[in-house]
Amino acid sequence: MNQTCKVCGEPAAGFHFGAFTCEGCKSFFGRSYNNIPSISDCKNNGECVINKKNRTACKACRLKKCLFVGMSKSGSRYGRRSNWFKIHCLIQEQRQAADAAAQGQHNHLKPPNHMVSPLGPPGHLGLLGHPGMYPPGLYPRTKEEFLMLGLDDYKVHSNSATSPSISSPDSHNSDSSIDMNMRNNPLLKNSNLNKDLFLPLSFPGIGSFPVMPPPTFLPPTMQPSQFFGYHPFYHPSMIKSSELSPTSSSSTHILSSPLSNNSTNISRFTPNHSEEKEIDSDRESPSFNNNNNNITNKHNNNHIPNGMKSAEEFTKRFYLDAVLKTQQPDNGVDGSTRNDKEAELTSDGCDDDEEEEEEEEELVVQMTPPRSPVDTKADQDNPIDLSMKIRSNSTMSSKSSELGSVKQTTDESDDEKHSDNEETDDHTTTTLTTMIQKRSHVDHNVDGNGDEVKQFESTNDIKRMKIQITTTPLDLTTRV
Amino acid sequence: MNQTCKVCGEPAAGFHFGAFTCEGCKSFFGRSYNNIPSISDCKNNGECVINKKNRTACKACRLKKCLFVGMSKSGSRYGRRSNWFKIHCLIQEQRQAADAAAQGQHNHLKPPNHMVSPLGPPGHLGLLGHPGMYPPGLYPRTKEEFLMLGLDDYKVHSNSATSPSISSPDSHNSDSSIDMNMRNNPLLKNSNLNKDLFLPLSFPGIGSFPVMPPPTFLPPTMQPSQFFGYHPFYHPSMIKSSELSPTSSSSTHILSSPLSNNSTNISRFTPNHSEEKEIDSDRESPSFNNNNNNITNKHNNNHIPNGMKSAEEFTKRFYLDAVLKTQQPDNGVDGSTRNDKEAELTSDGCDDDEEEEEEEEELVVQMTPPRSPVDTKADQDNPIDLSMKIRSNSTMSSKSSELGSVKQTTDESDDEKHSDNEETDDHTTTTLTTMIQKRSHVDHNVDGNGDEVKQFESTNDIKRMKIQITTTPLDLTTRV
DNA sequence: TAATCAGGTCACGAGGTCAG
DNA sequence: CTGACCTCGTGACCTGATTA
Ligand SMILES: [Zn+2]
Ligand SMILES: [Zn+2]
Ligand SMILES: [Zn+2]
Ligand SMILES: [Zn+2]
Repeated sequence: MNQTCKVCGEPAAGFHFGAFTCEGCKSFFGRSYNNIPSISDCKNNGECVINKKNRTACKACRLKKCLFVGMSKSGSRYGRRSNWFKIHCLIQEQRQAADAAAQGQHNHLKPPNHMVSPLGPPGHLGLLGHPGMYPPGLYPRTKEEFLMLGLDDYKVHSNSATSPSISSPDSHNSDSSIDMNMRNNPLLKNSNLNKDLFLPLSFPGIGSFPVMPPPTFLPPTMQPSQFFGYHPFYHPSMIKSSELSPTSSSSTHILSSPLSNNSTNISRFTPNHSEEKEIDSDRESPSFNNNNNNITNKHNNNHIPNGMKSAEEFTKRFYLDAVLKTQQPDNGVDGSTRNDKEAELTSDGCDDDEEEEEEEEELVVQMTPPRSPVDTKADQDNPIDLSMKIRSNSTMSSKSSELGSVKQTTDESDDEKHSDNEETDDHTTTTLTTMIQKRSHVDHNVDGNGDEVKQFESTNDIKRMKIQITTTPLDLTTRV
Repeated sequence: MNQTCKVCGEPAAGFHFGAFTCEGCKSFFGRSYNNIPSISDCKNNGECVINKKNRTACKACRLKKCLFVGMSKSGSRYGRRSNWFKIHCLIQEQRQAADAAAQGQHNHLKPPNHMVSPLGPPGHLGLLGHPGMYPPGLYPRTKEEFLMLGLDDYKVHSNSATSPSISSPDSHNSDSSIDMNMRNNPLLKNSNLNKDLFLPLSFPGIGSFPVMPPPTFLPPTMQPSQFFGYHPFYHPSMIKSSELSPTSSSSTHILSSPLSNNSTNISRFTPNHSEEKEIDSDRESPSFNNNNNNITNKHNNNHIPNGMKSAEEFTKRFYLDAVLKTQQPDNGVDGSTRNDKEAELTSDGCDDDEEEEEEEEELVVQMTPPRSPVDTKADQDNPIDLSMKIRSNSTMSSKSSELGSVKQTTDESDDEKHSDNEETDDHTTTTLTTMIQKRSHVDHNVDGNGDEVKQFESTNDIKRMKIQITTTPLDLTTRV
């Protein structure tokens, strides 16, 4: 999926610090977050619109927007993303598309519903924009924007559950105007979160329910706390957030519980680790909290319990399939195919190949079924899941400690601090431990050979290319 | 790569404010742009020729030329240039060289297209190209565009689109054609490589995926438009430009050469999402040299164990190598020069390289792939892409997807801001002001277009394309 | 093993400086 | 004013850790 940088609109390089961003905004946030004081005030009354071209013009506004879209040092997570996350993204896209389509026609129809959630997914969607407004071509930004973060979806769902849509609706994007003004707090304004997220299109199967788990189904993992990270408002820095709050209030009810909690409660959180904790505590009320650290997992489960079961059944794959179907006309039933695919997927691993596919082969995707809430483990399906990140440390003493220390070490004192404090926290959650270990090394096997072939990896991935150097290495440096 | 100042012809110090310029012209523009009114009118009716010697004689004409070659406060870009950009530059050089050689003979072939840049090294030209040529919004600016260019080469093969030539940097030249003609394109010529490159099929592993799929290879579904992403020319926005340009018809061939593209399109590009490719200038500062290497990294391997076989191989690096080879003596043509450069380059860096060369070590280079916009339609095709990022490096495919759309969006605001101030200033020179204004408009326009894009979105990589075709298996990989 | 991302590295260019 | 030089933020790419 393509995502656009929620801050500047450039194509996103990935999900960084809680939001889809480009490399530049990622680096900027990383550099700036720890040294906010160094940023000079906006000369334009804080109203600068941030886009690709002018993103370097006003640091204050760029940072503001980063926060606005939910970036947080504490919100990050490592590792590969779950398919759930991806699915959400897809769904969003669809919705957006649908909305867009619809809107063109019906603009008026739903206008209200969609709101951007200020909070919630704030980042995402809200920010992005909204699709609907514009005629197709016109639109300010693209789809991506709409895509939301995966998180959003989740969030949304949960929130609205039924509700409305997510997203986007309108917001225009940034560029243009608006958006960003934080002052105005678009967020607030837009506030509608609604999204229907889940059912953007109606899925055949899904429709009713479960497929996309209603908020309730959402992975347990989602914790309110998690959100915090994501959303700027919560962020301390965002002082203003308070301002926002009013809206937030409204939002809250919207949101289903977790979110609401977050939103409401959290006006801001401090960066410190405390965030996490605090949050946790807050948000969750005691009940959840078990986990500490991982914010994510943990309790989430708690929340979600029921659904999950069923939910599990409905695996991600399932959802995907449904989604796909919707997309594709051709395909008929899903089910059958799916199975096959799945088998493959799992197996495949490697190969991907796509070729084979000839017909409908399907690739299977493997997904871990959503876990029941209970589980703890958490998995991170959640988009939001911050998993490990040790930061929380919580758990694991051992590893965590290391990791945490290491990683974090640098930066920000803030975080670090948190950790320290947090450490104490650890107690609580045991779960983490498991995670850690894995790190085994991996690797190295082969290299030499090279051959492995994975052939292609899918290429997709390939970020890196190997090249043989036959001879002259090339110098790519410009200058020289 | 050496570049000459597009304004005065002196060796360029780098890419400043959207064009390769010397330190003097950089500083001049920086000082003058904000204070245009202060510049006195030309005493020579605005016809002064700007060169190294007389550049300080007429500020009005110097500034005019700066604007003409695409300089803009908003056109500047920060940070390191992508490898794609660099590659693109190399390719262009080759072509140029080739062209130069060839032209004498072949002029007739594509006469119109090629223009030589008066200034110097045409190469860049593209950049230079003078704006005049283009209708306002046309310029390609963004990185992506450049990337495309790079890609173009690849594409070129297959397609033919050509673009108009850009132009020469200098004003006067404008017409000439130069370019790069891709026709000549050494690369192509060399064909072997070319083919391979282009023809994905040919590659062993990759086969199916073309690195860059030649147009021909593209899935039926692919629409021309889709390609846009890859090549600037292809890009919708570009298209327009083509229209604009007389040459456009011929465009096809133009495309082939990256250069041409550049020249034409790019007057300057903004940093937008992709990168741009610039050419390097030569300045040498002591510092530079060293690094290059990075590129080479070792590790990267991890990911890519196998070998090149895979798509990976075909990475930017791959292309570069290919290019180099062509250049190299062995290959024939241009080579000689190249080698030198390369040697130098490499040497700096690391060292290691040199020796190794012999065999093949593999270097891995990471590059963010330019994206191409895919068509939406693609959707159909596409399976769903779940990948998060865009980057796909690997194959070209990735590129395809978004670029288009995204790319263009950009800007405005920057300009806007700048423009705002500036515009007001205008009084003095009307002409200048006009120029400035025009640009701004252009930008805007472009953006608008760009945004739409969605169509393209699809992103798919080649892989995906396949997949889609087959049916829909889903690809859960990130995209690269 | 593959995919992702926090962080780090350092190529680059905008700006500032100041002798000429 | 000019432009060689310096400083410093930016962002493309790399590295290693983490998760699926
Ligand atoms: Zn950004
Ligand atoms: Zn500002
Ligand atoms: Zn000059
Ligand atoms: Zn004059």
